[in-house]
Amino acid sequence: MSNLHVPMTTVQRLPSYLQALISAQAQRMPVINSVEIAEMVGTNAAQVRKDLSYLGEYGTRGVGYDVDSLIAHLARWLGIEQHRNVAIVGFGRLGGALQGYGGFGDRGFRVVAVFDDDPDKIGEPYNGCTVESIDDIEIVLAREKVDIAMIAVPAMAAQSVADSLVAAGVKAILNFAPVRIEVPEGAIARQADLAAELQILSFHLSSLERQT
Amino acid sequence: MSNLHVPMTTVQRLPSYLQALISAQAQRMPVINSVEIAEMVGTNAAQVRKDLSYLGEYGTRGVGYDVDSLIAHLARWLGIEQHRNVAIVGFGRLGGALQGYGGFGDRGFRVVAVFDDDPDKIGEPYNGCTVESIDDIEIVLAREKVDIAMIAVPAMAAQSVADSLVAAGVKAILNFAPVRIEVPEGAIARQADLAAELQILSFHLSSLERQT
DNA sequence: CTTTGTGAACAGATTCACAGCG
DNA sequence: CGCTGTGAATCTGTTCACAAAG
Repeated sequence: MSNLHVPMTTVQRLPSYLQALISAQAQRMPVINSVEIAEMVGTNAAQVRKDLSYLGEYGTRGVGYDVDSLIAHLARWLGIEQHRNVAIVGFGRLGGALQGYGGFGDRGFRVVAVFDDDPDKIGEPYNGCTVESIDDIEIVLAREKVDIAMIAVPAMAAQSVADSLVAAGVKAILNFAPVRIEVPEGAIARQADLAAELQILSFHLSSLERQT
Repeated sequence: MSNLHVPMTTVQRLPSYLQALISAQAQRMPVINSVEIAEMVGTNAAQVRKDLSYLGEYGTRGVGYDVDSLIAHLARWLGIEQHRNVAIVGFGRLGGALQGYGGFGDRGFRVVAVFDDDPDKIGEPYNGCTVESIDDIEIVLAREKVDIAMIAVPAMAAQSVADSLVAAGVKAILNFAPVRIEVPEGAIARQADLAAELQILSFHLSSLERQT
C-alpha cells in the first residue's frame, strides 16, 4: 500500500533487491518469492516483503513476484527507467577511475561530463568525454542535463565544489572527499568516505583482538 | 562505562568524530564539547555524548573533552594506533586508483600489496609496491602482515577471491564488486557498491520529482 | 495449500531531561 | 554553574504470526 513514506533503511536495500532480481532474470526464472530474494541478498523473507510492500502490492499470493515486472517497478522507484546523467568533479586518481569504471552503465547511469581545475588536464579527451574546466560547470551541467554529481576533489575544495554544483541546479551529490558537505534543503548529499569504511572494519578487528 | 557492547550505528559514526577532532586539533583547540562536535559532524550533542559514553568516560564535566586524549582513545578503539596493512586485489581501473589514492595514509592505513591475475600486470612496480600474482596470495599476505583486503575485481570473481583471502587468514574485507560476498563467522565483510550509492540518490531525486 | 501483505509484538536507536561531578 | 554521563521516554525499524487471496 504505497503510503508515500518509504523508510531510509528500505531505500538502501532496494539496489540489492534489484541486483538479485536481475540475476534471477539472467537465470531465466520467471517468478521469485520472498524467501529466495532474502537468501540472495542475505536478509529474511519478512524484511523483503515488508520493504516491497512500502512500494506497492507487486506480488501474487500463493505464487510470488513476477521477476520482469518487479524489476520494472524497482527501476521506476529508483528513477533509472531511463539512464541518469552523472558528472564527475575532480579528475585525479579517483575521479579518473570513476570515469573509466565500467560498472555504472548497466546500473542506470551514464558519465557525461568530467571537470578539473588543472589546465594541463582540461581539453583532454578520455573514454569519449572531454575534461572541462571547472569554471564552465554551469554551462556544461545544463547542456549535458546532469542530475547527479560525484565529488572527487581534495577535502579542502569539496564544499566549494558542492556549492557550485547546487548553484548550477544539481540536486544529488555523492561526495568522496573525507569531509561532511552541507547542501541546502531540497538537495541531497551522500558521503562515500573509503577510509572511514576501512576504519569501521578495523574497529571490528580490534574487537576480535580484544576478546582474547 | 565501557560495557563491551558498542552499537553498530555508533561504530559507523566514530570515523566522523575522529575527523572532527583532528580538524579541531589543527585549529589548536585544546578542549571541545559535545555541542561543537555535533555541529561539525551534523548530529546533536546528546548523540555524541551517548556514542562516546559507550567507549568510556573520556570527558570532564563542566569542561568538555580534551582533544588530544580523545583522539588517542578513538584511534585505539578504531585499531589504528599503529597503521594497519591493507592489500588490494584487482589492479584494474578501480584497484589502481585505490592503490594510488593518497587518502589512506593519514587515516591509519598503508597499502602494502596489490594482486592481479593478468600476467601483463604482474611484476610491474607502482608507487612503491609490485603487482603480485593472485596465486601467491597466501605467501604475500603473510609476509606483509595484511589484516584488511579490498576487493576490486569483476563481480563474477569476487566470491572466490574472498574465499582465498579468508583461507589466507584475512579477517576483514571491503568489497567493491556489486555482489554480496559471504564470509565465515569470525570474519567481516563490508559492501562498497558505488552504483548502489548512485541509485539511492536517484531514488531521492525521483521522490522530489514525484511530489510536483 | 502456498505465499503475500500487514497489524501487533518486539528490539534497537535516538532524544529528552536531569542527576552527578568537576 | 556548565557540561558530561545516563536512565527513562520516545521513536524507528525488524520480526512474528496470521488473515486474506490466488
